[in-house]
Amino acid sequence: MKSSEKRNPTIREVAKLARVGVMTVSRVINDHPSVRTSTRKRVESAIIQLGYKQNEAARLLKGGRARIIGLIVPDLSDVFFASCAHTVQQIARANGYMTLVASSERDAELEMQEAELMASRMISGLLIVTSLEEGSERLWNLQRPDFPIVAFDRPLPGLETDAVLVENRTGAEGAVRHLMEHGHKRIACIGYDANVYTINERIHGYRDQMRSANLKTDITLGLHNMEDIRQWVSSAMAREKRPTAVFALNHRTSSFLLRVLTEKKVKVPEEMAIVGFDDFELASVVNPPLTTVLQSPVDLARRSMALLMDRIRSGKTAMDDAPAKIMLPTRLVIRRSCGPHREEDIASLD
Amino acid sequence: MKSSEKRNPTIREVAKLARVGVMTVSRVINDHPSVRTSTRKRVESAIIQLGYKQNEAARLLKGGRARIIGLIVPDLSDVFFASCAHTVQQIARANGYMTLVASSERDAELEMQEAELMASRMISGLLIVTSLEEGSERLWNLQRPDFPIVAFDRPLPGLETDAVLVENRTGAEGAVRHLMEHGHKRIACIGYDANVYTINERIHGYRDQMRSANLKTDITLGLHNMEDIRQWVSSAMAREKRPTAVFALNHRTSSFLLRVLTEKKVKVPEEMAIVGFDDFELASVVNPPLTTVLQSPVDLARRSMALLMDRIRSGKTAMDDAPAKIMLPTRLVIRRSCGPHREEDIASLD
DNA sequence: TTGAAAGCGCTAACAC
DNA sequence: GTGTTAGCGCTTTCAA
Repeated sequence: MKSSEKRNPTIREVAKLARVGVMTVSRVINDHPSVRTSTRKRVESAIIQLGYKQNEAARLLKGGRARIIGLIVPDLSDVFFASCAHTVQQIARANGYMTLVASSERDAELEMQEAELMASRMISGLLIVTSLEEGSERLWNLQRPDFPIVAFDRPLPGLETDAVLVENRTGAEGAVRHLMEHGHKRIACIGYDANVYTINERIHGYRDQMRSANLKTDITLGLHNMEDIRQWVSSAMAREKRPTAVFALNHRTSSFLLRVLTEKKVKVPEEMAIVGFDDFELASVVNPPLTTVLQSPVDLARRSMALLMDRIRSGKTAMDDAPAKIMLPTRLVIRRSCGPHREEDIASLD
Repeated sequence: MKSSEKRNPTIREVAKLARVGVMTVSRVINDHPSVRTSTRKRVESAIIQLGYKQNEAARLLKGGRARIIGLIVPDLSDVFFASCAHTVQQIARANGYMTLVASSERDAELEMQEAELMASRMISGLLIVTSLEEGSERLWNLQRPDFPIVAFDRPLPGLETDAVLVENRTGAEGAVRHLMEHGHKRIACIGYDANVYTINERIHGYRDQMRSANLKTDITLGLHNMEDIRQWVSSAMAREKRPTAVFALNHRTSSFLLRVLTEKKVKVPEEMAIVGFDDFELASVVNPPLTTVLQSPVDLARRSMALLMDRIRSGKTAMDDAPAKIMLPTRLVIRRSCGPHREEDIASLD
């Protein structure tokens, strides 16, 4: 018995079994209203009996869209984006869609290529965390009335799409304010890549907060690895008016900083307080547990997918309709890296 | 100018422009040998001139396979699998394939559904980290002569597929041996889920190594969160002959354990040594840096993809050919959580 | 409410 | 070497 050789039943076989025309079957499949209930019943049972399944390729060929959504992120191995991808796929599945993913490797050209490839596959919609720093005509050409694009985490430059973003600026302000409330006046801000939307927003937040408190800003970027951070710490600690607190722009920087300070036996938070942007699983495990600005990749993905599925279902993209802009809040997770605090502020360590 | 309305050029238009038949164009596209070079040139320039692109849907309809590979993992938000996914997608792209991903959420039924869905989309091949604990007929039916499946990290129960696995057992043995070399005799082994192939292998390795040294095994599973680990530590430390070292079965367990020991002011490695299975980014950042058994998700993905692409290209699956079994080694990354060591053993901390 | 026929863009099979 | 024809399974007319 070579059941694996059996081809899938076609709409024609269903039609024959139900003794109707193929069109009637097609109508039943796409639940078109004008089919008599009795006919519909007959067709439906024939479908079940034969185990008939729609052939996507044929539908595609006739100009339909594949029940697939695309997801492009800068780096799929990054925990944050991986978490987004996971949620996106879960929701896509729940809606009967599959998920095509791609890493852009933070490269604008690669990102465009992947997006075009996906579009040419007639996917139903695209979710994208862009690495584009400026708009391009190629990007413009992608946006078609029947191809919804939702930007998340970062807006698509020069394109009127739906977007789900995080309150990076407000989050950074809150972090810096927290440090100020602990009496800190010389608060440094460190990180690496500067040309990323989210990081820039955080820097803005830091700057605004410092200025509004009449404090001098102290920003160092380009700290790519632990060695860079070691050097920064050495020189910072040697300064006459050394910083007493650090706002770290991302989770790599904050964890590396903590490690370097431990290495150099600088006590945290007594001699140097830290707030990091981005919470991470081990933030509560390191010593001392890090106070961080939490942004939820799950929420980000959820909201973006909700938007995208809406667009797909309604058939209206941001081109006809007003584009939606959703801003997601951050939350300051207070642990122990910022010094003395009221007990009720302590986050659960589990 | 509404260039976005323009439909893609078809093979017929190319044929007309090149003044040849459609078949010749088709032959050029699929680089069939029997086309005169001069004709080929003409067709090629027509293709470029028109910006012609193959229509996958039409090829699919004719029974071809989509240039897509599928990837199913238990949990896409897990750093290890995310890293695998990233590498898989990179290699797929380099070979002109796109990547369809799905999380099985460690659920056998969901995994089967996703696999069947992917298969029904006529993807070229499937890469899978299975959560299946036993074979099933549905699984059998998936394996067709033209649908290669490669299992990685864990073998597919009851199915003769290619597989790329990690030397979990040997890795665990090495970890335990390392502890023994530091003079430890009472070595505990802790972790959570027990019904996972990889974890079982590690437990086997631990057991074998302990037995061959005539030491008593001391295994505790089901430690799901930090609280469970706290309790385990309390009771373990209270024992008359308390363990002096722990082999942690995965990275969550090892990092949580370290945190609990720090909390309880148990000195690592002086009072308790630790080796964890699975290296992780922050292993060198925690205090003390953890000695771990490193397994490379990148290698795992690379080897699996190499195998899969081979199968796709050759058109021979593990059904006609002998299935390949590749075992990847682990590496013990010696840091500071196992006590005194020779200087040359210290891994770079960066 | 239903059905017949005409393709969607491509390739396999067979002519020339 | 090259061209012609006949579908792949479906949906979109259009007619009944």
